[in-house]
Amino acid sequence: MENRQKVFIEKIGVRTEKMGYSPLSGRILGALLLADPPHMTFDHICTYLSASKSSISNNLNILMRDGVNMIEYFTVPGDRKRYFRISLQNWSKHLKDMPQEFEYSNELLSDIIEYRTENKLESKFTTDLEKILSFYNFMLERLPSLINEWEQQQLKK
Amino acid sequence: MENRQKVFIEKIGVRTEKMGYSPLSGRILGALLLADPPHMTFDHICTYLSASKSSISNNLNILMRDGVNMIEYFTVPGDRKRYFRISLQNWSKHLKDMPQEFEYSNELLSDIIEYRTENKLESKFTTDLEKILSFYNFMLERLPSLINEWEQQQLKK
DNA sequence: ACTTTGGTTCGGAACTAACCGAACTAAAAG
DNA sequence: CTTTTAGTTCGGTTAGTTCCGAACCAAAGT
Repeated sequence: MENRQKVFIEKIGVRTEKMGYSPLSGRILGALLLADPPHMTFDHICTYLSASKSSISNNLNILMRDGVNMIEYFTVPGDRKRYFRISLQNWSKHLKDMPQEFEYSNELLSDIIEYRTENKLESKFTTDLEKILSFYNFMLERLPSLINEWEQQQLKK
Repeated sequence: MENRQKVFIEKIGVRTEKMGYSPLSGRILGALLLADPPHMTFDHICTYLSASKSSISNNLNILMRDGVNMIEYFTVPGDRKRYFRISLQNWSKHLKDMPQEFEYSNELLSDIIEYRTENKLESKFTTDLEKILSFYNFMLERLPSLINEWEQQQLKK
């Protein structure tokens, strides 16, 4: 493997690891992002990343799991191989689902505040938490329309 | 420790772990979020979470590290103990620094696109990536003013 | 029917991270 | 100067993860 690619892929990998994936998963994503054409066979990935079939198999499946869907595969008639590629559709969807992320933090923080209020705990601190919550809520309220705005802008092009 | 709190704290912990902290760090944050008054001594945390002094020490220090600053401590004259609490100030700041997060993904994606263009790799895929990048850029552009808007709204209250 | 191909599953080795107890340090109290 | 208190550092254990090779399976080719 060429060196510039290698460095790149590791860089992508590091970023991906922070999203909670294994190093190899990250490298797979990296490889697919740099690939030309932008898809690779199972075998190709193995040799390209010099990783074992088992590891590749496991990590591909993780990346294709429900709720992850970072990659997908397609087949061509008269060819048994699978061709794996980044699922850009799901990537965009993931971005658009970003508010969902806020929703979780939001819920938890609400619960904490509720707990503190119910149990009459120190209220200055609770008030401060409420301020943070209000920020989450603000974002949660605004993000969808912001995303929508972007979509409209795209359509016009 | 009371049971409702325990469940709660674990729940907070799980969420925090996803941000890349250890379980114990998460539990410390949880404990401090529920505490009344909203601060605890070193010893208090140890017994409350039934964890060792060493672990607590390490994790407190991690949570106080530069670039993290999730918690802070204060002291009272004539008392050698430290009182630890959530640093709400830094928490808010962290939120406002959210665009920074986008910046990193953005940069990496730009690099990938640049690589693909330079090396004349399949351009349909590259174009699709550019679309995603444009979303990142859009967010990066809009988030600051959105955050600013919220701040103005807060001041008026 | 036998082989080849594409991929999965299983069991274990190597590594990593979290946590603990014990020994230690620094500073205040007596 | 001795003791106590508050917290840190060190070394080892345990738990969990990642990855590999080998065995395996299912479908297609011969």
